Amino acid sequence: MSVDSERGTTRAERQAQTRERLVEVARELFLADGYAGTSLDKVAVAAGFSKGAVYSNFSGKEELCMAVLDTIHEEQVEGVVAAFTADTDLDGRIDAFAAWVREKLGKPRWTALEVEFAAVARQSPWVAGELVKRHRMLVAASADLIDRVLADAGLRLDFGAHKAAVALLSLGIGLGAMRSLDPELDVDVFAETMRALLRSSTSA
Amino acid sequence: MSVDSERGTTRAERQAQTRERLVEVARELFLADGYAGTSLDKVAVAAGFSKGAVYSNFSGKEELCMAVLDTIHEEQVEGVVAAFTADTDLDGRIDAFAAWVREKLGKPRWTALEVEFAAVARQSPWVAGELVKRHRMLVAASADLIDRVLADAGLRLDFGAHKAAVALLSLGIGLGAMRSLDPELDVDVFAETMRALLRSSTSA
DNA sequence: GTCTATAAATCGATAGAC
DNA sequence: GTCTATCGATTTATAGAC
Repeated sequence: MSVDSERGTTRAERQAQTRERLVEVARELFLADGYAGTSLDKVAVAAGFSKGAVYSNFSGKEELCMAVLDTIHEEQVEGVVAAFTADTDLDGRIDAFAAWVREKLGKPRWTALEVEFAAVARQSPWVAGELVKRHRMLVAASADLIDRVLADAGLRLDFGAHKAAVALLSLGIGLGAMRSLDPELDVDVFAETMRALLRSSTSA
Repeated sequence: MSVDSERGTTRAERQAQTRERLVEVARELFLADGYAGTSLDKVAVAAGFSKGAVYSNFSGKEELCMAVLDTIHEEQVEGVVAAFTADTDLDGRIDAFAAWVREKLGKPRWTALEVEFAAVARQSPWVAGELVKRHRMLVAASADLIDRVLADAGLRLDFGAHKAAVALLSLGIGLGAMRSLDPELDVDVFAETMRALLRSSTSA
């Protein structure tokens, strides 16, 4: 039995920690400086490793960024679900969701990274395929949630929940991208638009 | 009098033609391959010049891309104004605008370039400042137009025209960015969202 | 698995000839 | 003003030591 396993940390576990740490640091740097503005060397050094460690855990920059986006997407879904399953009525849930969006768009950078990485996809079929998969997953999850929440409230959406999901996700992405450029941009537009959308397109 | 002026083309005119041609070609390449995916050498050669000609007419890659975006923004404003000043009623004008958006988002790439360039802005104060100027101009122009068109129809928007402009521009940008990734994305979402927005938020 | 050293390629930008 | 040639800097990715 090795020293590692006596300590309770196997080699595989230590590598998993390295990978996790790299993703964590990469996330901060990608969000702060963008995809093109972040070199793998910066990531490695900031994480306390060298570039070799990056290439031992990821096939390259693209896969690292995809791993970063996965952690973000996971949190997004968790946050949205949490807001929409709050134990109140529909209005309360919408309030909770609006507050969550407001916070996310406040110091965003997520959408900025997402759309910059989408530009990379144009010259990388692998990135393109993986990103499309994830976006469709996000839209589907949002649509499901919208359906369930409105059904709970006894309402029905005039146009499909899928379209509503696309509209809200697009609005969030566009708003976040503009906001990352212009900090004075009014973020409350999202909540107001969403309310207007629901008001005009739901029926009992 | 030089040969040039006898031909009716002065040196300044020929340089203006070079500049125009460079912007034209750069626009195609930036839209097709993105900002990072397009080198100045490619642009120069595709336009029938060498890199030196690029640097004789622009301070660098950033200024060239800004010139490209200016031609696009100009066309955007023209198109939107044309749709909204069509000689019909409000519904007809909305139809015309929806059709215009549908066409623009059909083979988009504009929003993709815009948001990718916004990522560049994070490390270039000049780009950041110029882009913010232009976006505020676009929002202001849109808001003015919305105000005038609704006033024509005898309607009033519940939340300000400025917010409506931000919402529609953001939605278009986000939708275009997602669409440039996923060609199957349903673009009609824009028109439907806009109609829903107007329906719920206007009063006489 | 991680590090050091280096390869290999790209690209923005500049200098000097014409 | 444009072209040719080149510099200089960056960065992804790899090879080999430990």
